[in-house]
Amino acid sequence: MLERKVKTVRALERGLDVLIEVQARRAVSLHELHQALQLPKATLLRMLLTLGRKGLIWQRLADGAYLPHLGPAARGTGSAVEHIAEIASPYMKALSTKVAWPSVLGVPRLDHMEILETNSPLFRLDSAILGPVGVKLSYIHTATGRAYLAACDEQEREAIIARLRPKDAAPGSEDDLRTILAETRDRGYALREPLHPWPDRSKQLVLRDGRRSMAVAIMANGAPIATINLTWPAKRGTDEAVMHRHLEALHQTAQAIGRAVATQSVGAPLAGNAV
Amino acid sequence: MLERKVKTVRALERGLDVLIEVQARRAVSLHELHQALQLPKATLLRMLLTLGRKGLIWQRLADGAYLPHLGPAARGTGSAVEHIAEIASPYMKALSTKVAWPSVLGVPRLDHMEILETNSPLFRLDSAILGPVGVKLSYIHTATGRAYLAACDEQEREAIIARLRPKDAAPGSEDDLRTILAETRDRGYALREPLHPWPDRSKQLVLRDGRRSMAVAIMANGAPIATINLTWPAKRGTDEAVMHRHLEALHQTAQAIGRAVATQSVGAPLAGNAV
DNA sequence: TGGGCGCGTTGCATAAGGTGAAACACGCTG
DNA sequence: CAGCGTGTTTCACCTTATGCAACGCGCCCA
Repeated sequence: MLERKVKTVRALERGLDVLIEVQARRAVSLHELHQALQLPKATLLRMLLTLGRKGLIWQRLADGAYLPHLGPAARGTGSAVEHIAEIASPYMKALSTKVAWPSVLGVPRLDHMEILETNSPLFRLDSAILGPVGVKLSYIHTATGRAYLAACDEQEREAIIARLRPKDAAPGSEDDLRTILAETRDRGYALREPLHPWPDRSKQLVLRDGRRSMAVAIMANGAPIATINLTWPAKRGTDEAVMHRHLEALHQTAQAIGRAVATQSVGAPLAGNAV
Repeated sequence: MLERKVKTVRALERGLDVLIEVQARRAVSLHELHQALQLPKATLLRMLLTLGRKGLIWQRLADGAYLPHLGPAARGTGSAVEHIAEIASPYMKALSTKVAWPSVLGVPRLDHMEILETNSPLFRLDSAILGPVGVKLSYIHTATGRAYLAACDEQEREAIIARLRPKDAAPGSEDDLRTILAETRDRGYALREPLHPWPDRSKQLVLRDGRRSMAVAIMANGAPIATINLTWPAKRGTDEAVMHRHLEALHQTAQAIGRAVATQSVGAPLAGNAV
């Protein structure tokens, strides 16, 4: 592979440097690439666009970071799990054009839900800022967490609840939680309300941020693998109107993502209008 | 990932097409790429050189085919096994400059050794043509096969012998085989000689092709993973001289490949003078 | 509140360098 | 030996990659 007498293609060479750099760091901003590779940002931008078009990298909505596309490679640890953000991203972008409020994509962890992606940067409103990627959400006090708990199978739910149960849990409080989840299941979507007494991560923050939120689970092959929510300021009393206006879009988005994950098909929505 | 207002980099775009094409087909010739992508061969050549320099593809000595570099990806089925050819290739190239005769890299299969790579195309001589990639070699009648049988552990050896044993095996013939292998082990390298009575794939061909051959096992982490041989015309009676002149180079090459495989370091020999 | 800074984005003039036709080299086949 | 198919090299043209410069925007700090 060391043929002489023939020049290399500089544009390709530098483009590959970018690809390799993106793959090396798992997520990287334009500026980081700029100072790592010493290339003008304008040039990088066009290279990144090209790499993206070829499906080798994708850009996270949440923070604009560039991430490598995980080929059929990552069979190791829950391939699909790591793909979810990539698959969901374009659907969430589409959703942002139909609904006036931002969404968050969350996946379950041991004792919390973790934010993998959000379209909130696409909204101009200051109030739209939701937590960045990596933020941990309470299973108990957020719509996102409740949507997952309500959708997962009994065994998993019991395990999670057991992890969160305070030593001094008030009698009957656990039954309250189960009731809330049962209602959520019946209703088909999750809310922050009603309140629940157990302490859990940043409970106070959630209760005071003056927002309302609804969430649904993303199902793939019969099991919930993630959740997607919608958050809006609690100012108006027209909550019911807001909710029912957007609930269907949210559901459809969740279903579309679930189908895409199950099919492992990435990028499909780029072509046609997904959702 | 669908930014507008910015053009894509054509050179990168087309280069990536080449990369993707090489990855899609597992091995591809220049001509195939030419008619698949409709690009001039001159252009392809420079792109392939660039991709190779970046470690994304490599060129097999045996047939000049371009193969994708298997990143940390292929953890699935014996990653190292599939890497061997790629890792060994540069060492075999180096060997071809030191020794006047071609070599073959073989790996064990159920009932035969398979050729993964050969440097024979680097030799001008017509007589140098060894089998192409994929050819199946007898465990019993080739130096390559005997080198592996002699080096592998007893359990594996028994299993292979059991597979090859003819129903009407002459009494004592199996003992003869074991004696041959024991001698091979003591000697440190394998030969085609002495003959052995069992029939096995293309036995007659091997016996009549007027060549001599010696082989050694490539060891990684204490176990043989492949073999490398040296083949030359049997014309001269100076066989002993030929052998002893090149035996050390063959051994060193085998050791270097074994070390490289164990370290999973690809491409190292490209820089310095390996072996 | 407003000014400044950091980061991403866009436009554009310039020449760097990607491109492919053509010619060459080589082996294989008929 | 001629002719074909394949890989390789060369080179002059002009597409196109490039990076400077300017802009927009959000964020931080005074």
